[in-house]
Amino acid sequence: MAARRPRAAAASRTRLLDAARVEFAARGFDGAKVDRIAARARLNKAMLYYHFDSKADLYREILRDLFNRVAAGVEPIREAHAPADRRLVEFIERLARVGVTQPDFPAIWFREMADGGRHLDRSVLGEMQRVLATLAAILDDGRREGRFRAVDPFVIHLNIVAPLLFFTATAPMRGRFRTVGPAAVDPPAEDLIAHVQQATLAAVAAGVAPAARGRRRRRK
Amino acid sequence: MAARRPRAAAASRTRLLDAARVEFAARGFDGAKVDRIAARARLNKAMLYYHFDSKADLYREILRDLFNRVAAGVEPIREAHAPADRRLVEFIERLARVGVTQPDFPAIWFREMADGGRHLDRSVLGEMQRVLATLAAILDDGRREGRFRAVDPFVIHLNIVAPLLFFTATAPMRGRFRTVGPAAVDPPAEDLIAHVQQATLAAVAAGVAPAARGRRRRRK
DNA sequence: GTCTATATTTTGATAGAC
DNA sequence: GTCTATCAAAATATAGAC
Repeated sequence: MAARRPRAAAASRTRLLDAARVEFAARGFDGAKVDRIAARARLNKAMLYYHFDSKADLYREILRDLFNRVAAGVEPIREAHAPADRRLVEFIERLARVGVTQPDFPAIWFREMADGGRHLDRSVLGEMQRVLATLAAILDDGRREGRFRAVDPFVIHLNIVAPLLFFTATAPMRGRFRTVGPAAVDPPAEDLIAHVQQATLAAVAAGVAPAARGRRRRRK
Repeated sequence: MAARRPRAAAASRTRLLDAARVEFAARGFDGAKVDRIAARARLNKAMLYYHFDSKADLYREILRDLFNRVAAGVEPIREAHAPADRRLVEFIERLARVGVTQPDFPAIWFREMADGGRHLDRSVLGEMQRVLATLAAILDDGRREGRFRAVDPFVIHLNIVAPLLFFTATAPMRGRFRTVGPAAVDPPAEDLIAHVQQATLAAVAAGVAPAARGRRRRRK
């Protein structure tokens, strides 16, 4: 009763999904080859096409799963019993852990952005929306609690997610980078995460008027 | 005397480079097709191979040029006659303008990161180093002026560059994203840039002890 | 310098046996 | 469910005429 599919088949399907995730992350949609995916799953092309309609279909399935895990990872904080600032710190903590739990996520997401979101269907967009909605809810709670000031959730979101993903995504090349000059470019992940947490708290904290420095307000 | 190559040839080469930059940005190295590049340059494959050794060679040439422009754009601020905080704001301003001046830069850079820097040769790594060195110099001056505290230049760099590039890179898909939920996700670029400037100034400002909130220090 | 025509390889996808 | 053999369509790269 448990699964509709026989055990062996399910294992093959899972192996194909795992192999494809690695391959798509490392090479991108066009760079990924179905032969390599099948080989990595210890199977062959024909099996891939037995389980999936096409290369694109397989890729979309992976996208959905990846973003679903991210959304499911942060959403519980929305309802947690804790002051908004602590939940905000936890939100960042969990997002940072995504790069560790789902090591292929950054590369796949980077490529998808560069593609202009070509493969994002409604379902994937919905998962992304869950993440942003979680942050927006925390920020809103904080404002009602008098801890936060009114801010644009998307701007805050960018300033959290972007540095974290960049840090993870540049990891493979930071070693080579260091050889060019004297500057060290490999801070421990904890330092970066702590910085993002502090900077975010400072940016949303109530009472601190957003400094009028830097860019002058746009005229219109 | 001016150029070694006849004018027409130079124009073709430039057209090929322009076309290739657009194609590589939109589709990635594997997704880009030499036929399409040639067609976009109003030429044909044979001309492409007349001017460049291979697809990879053409791509590397574009990478070099792109990063060179970025480095050249920010480096002058290093020696500018102005207090460090003003130069820091200007540094961010110019980096932000890169996405406008070089509209293909974000996508190409995103893909290159996802590739683990596969195509980055010494020359490109050197250009990247110039950008980080410029920021490091400004931060160092600020510390000597008593305006800034000691910070990790790379951490600061990540928190500047990542949000700016993410903002530019997600632009093509933000329209579709909005349709999913009620939250608006399209702040004007000026708002994001101002936020990054303010957040960065706050993060490096002297006298403000880095809040001990958020993550506890790592043990080792 | 520029083109057409073509060689060669690779790739996504399928047919059909077991 | 799994495999081998194969097709048909691209794709990179080159030959050779003008």
